[in-house]
Amino acid sequence: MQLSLYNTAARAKQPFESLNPGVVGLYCCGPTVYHFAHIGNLRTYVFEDLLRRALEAAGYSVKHVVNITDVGHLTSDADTGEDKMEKGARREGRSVWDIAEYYAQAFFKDWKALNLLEPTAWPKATDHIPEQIALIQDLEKKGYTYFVENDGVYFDTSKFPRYPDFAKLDIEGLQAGSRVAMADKRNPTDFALWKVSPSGAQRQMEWDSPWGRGFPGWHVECSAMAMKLLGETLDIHCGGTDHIRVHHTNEIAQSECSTGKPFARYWVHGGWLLEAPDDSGKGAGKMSKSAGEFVTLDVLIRQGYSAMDYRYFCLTAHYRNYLNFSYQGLDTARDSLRNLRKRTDPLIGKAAPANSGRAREWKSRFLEAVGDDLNFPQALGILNLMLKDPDLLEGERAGLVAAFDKLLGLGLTVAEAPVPQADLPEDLKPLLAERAAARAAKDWARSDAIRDQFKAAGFVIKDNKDGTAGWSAI
RNA sequence: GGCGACAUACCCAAGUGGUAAGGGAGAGCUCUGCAAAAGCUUUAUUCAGCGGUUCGAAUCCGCUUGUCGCCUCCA
Repeated sequence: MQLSLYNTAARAKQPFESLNPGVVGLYCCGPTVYHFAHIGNLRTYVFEDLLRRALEAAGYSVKHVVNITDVGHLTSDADTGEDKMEKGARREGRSVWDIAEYYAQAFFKDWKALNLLEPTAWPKATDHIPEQIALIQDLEKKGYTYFVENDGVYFDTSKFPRYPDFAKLDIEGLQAGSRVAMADKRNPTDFALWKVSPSGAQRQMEWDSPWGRGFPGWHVECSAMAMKLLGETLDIHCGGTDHIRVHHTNEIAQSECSTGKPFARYWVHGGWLLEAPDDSGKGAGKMSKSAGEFVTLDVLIRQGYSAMDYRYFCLTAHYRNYLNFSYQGLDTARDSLRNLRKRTDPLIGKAAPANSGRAREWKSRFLEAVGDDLNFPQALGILNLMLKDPDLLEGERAGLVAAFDKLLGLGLTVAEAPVPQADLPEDLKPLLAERAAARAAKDWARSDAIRDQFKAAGFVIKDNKDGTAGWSAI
């Protein structure tokens, strides 16, 4: 299968080839565990899971790394703003370590519920302080840093002429906008590599370093951990589009100035989940964790949706496009998945080799869509058409569903736990037999009256072919 | 102020130069005592608007309008 990916670095779709044959190093920026992940965060992890599955389908062995950022970062590059971990700890009256552990566990639970494949490694920032210090020292030795007294070590972006290229930054424009906090930085785009704890202020997380007790800057962890686990040049680095401008630009600067080698060969970024506009068409906007109000997977589950409903919802839009979240949209996804399962559930366990020319044709159409920069919306369309193709044998159809689901990850080859049938109130139970008798006697008035009675109690009667009646809650 | 993205049917959404996938919802038909379920059929001469390039444009170019994002932590 041929795989092309949109590479942000080139602003173009490019055929994917790994640096080393058969193996792919994939680094995905993970969560900062100071709060629950919201469904917008999760959309990106779903996209990365689809990428990983596509790579595996293309025959690669994938080394997949997702970091856990458990160090608090300030909310700006200057000394202003609050540390998010410490803020979370204060909010909940617990230690930052407890906070990190609690939200990391919550994150893993969402990960599993969404059927995301387990990464090869989940490195934590706090477990890699020495690696981060070593990287900063290397940059210092090579002359890319400067120290600001009582503040910290900064990366001097003016020493890296290619700095603006990746994000196509307009440095002049940044200065003109004058919305960049300068503090004691030499250039507006300079960023902290190590922050020295302010004298007198006791932080819950701090470490000794050659520059004094403090904590690492908020971009250096990804470079340090990615290069440690995947080598100096990654095949693919992923994240949300918001990371392009600052985080990934800074990662490139510090990594490439240290190694002299390209940091990542393909940069693949997922689009935003937006909150749908209201009825007037206004009010759409990014779902933002730091803004406070957000929807989590748990919130959806409590409202009766499944994690797979949300996964399907993500599958219906291309990963690079904005996706508007609305409950109406989620309802559509749920209904679609339900209808899909009605057709695939009877095929479970019946998979046979899909070797006919017809079957191979469907498979290649499906893989072609996936290989074309992960066009899963189109792949879903192909699945639907395949299920309606009268020229396929049942076993072949089942085999194709199984093959497609390896990419989709919707769990179509596993029977869902049956929905528990709503318990009928005791007083209604005898009426079922009475209605069966009425129907046998063609007493339709009585039969319908009983149905109305059920309806009033909140149940819908469904007549089966064999004369018995089933029911479900309204 | 600077940079950028998007605009396709009632809704969601593919398609990026060769004559509009797919899904949801709705409608009709079949089946059924009636329902439900299921099956079948059906729903854009048209892609925000206006110009241009071309034999040919939803796709390329220009302008206009609208929505959104980034420029500050953020998936």
